Amino acid sequence: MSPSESLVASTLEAVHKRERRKEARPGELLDAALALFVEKGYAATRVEEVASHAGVSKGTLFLYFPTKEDLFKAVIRENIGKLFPVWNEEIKRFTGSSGDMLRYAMLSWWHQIGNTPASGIAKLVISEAQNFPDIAAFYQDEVIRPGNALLRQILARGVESGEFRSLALDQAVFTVVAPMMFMMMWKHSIGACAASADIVDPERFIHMQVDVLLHGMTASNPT
Amino acid sequence: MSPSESLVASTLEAVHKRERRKEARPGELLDAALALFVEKGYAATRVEEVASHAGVSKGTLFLYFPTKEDLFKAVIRENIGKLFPVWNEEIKRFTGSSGDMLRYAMLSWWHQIGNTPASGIAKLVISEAQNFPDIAAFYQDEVIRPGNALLRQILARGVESGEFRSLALDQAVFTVVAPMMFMMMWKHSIGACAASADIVDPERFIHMQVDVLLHGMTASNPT
DNA sequence: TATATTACTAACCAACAAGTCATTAAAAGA
DNA sequence: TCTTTTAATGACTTGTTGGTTAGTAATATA
Repeated sequence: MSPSESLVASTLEAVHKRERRKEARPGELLDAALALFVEKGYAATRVEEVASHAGVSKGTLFLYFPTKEDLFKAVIRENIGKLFPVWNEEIKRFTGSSGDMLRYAMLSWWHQIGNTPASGIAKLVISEAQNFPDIAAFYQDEVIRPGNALLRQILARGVESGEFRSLALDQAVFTVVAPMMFMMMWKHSIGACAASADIVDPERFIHMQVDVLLHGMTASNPT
Repeated sequence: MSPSESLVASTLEAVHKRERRKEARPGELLDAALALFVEKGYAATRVEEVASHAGVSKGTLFLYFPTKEDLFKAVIRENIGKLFPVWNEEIKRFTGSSGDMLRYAMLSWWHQIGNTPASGIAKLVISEAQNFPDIAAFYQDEVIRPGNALLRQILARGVESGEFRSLALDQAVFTVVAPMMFMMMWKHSIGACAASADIVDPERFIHMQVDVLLHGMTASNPT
């Protein structure tokens, strides 16, 4: 029994060299935590699992994060989009049509959020909102409201220029947001275990989405 | 101490009459479980809590459901929509335009699913899909595919009649589904703790959604 | 090489929660 | 009224997990 144990140990964890890397630990722990929280949910992931995924012992985790809840909140805070300023700049400089602008924004969102691990944050926040109301509020303040404001600007620009018709902007914003949220949810839940027949190609979906958003599904719109 | 205890007991749980209601228990337990699972998530809700919400002791719960996981699956199975046959009948009889049909379907969905406790099932399944792959598959088979098929019929009808332009139906279906999913997610997560400024009025949102879906946002569509 | 510092570990603990079971009492039948 | 049946209970067991800490070893410094 003793030999077999040591065999397993040496096989699985290689040489098991103990390293001291104070700087790198927090980041690695946050990455591991993000992946696991997104995959299994907050309550269902064990801190020891997070630690071992980060190549560290459980004790070490508590050296950097006083409690599991603190780890969770740190994960959210760390992965929250700080790129709204950049986007705001971009749309200010944008010279094309508002339709192109909308398409650009949605595709840009997909490449910089939807298609990265950060997209898991949305599912995480939604799953855990009721258990962590302050996190929900934080997310609302830091991403939902800025995101809505950004889209609102794009739509308002289109309305002002006469390219879009007059819209109830509060509602219309959600009309644009909904499909993006949907894609993130899908990707990190059902999509992860969907049959090959039911996969959704994100890029194509966005193009179709923008197309419908702009022109509708009706064959020839009567004026 | 003894007197105060009995006082508390009698105050909190009234007379605490022990009742025998074999028929009613499972349903009451499933209702309580649905509410709590949706609110707090599977892992974070204690079976004892479910039991007490159903006015019953923990032991009794295990009398009807052998394990917590069985309870969970029973909740999903119980609340999964069995009304697709009805809807299928309705759309077969429907005589109006395909646009009206789409609007009718979406509003009907809202009144019979979105606005009921059953809407929590979607959030629940999405949150827990990775932990219960068979539940995800079950949900996919029992609601997603039938739902998609239904919408596909509506869209195909419109295309065939010439009311809608030619559409990539696989993608278009998700364009219709996404906002409905979004509303359910919103309602049971961020929406539950959102500031009054950020509330979404579902009925108005659906009307706007259908309007955009049909006619797009562009001011005057060039033919 | 010897010493001091501290990142890191693993064994440990207390709390908690899923699931069990001997006991209790509400009905039904005699 | 007495007996039988069984729905319901709650104290108990057992396994798990967040969090602690005494000790270990990697690095810096002399």
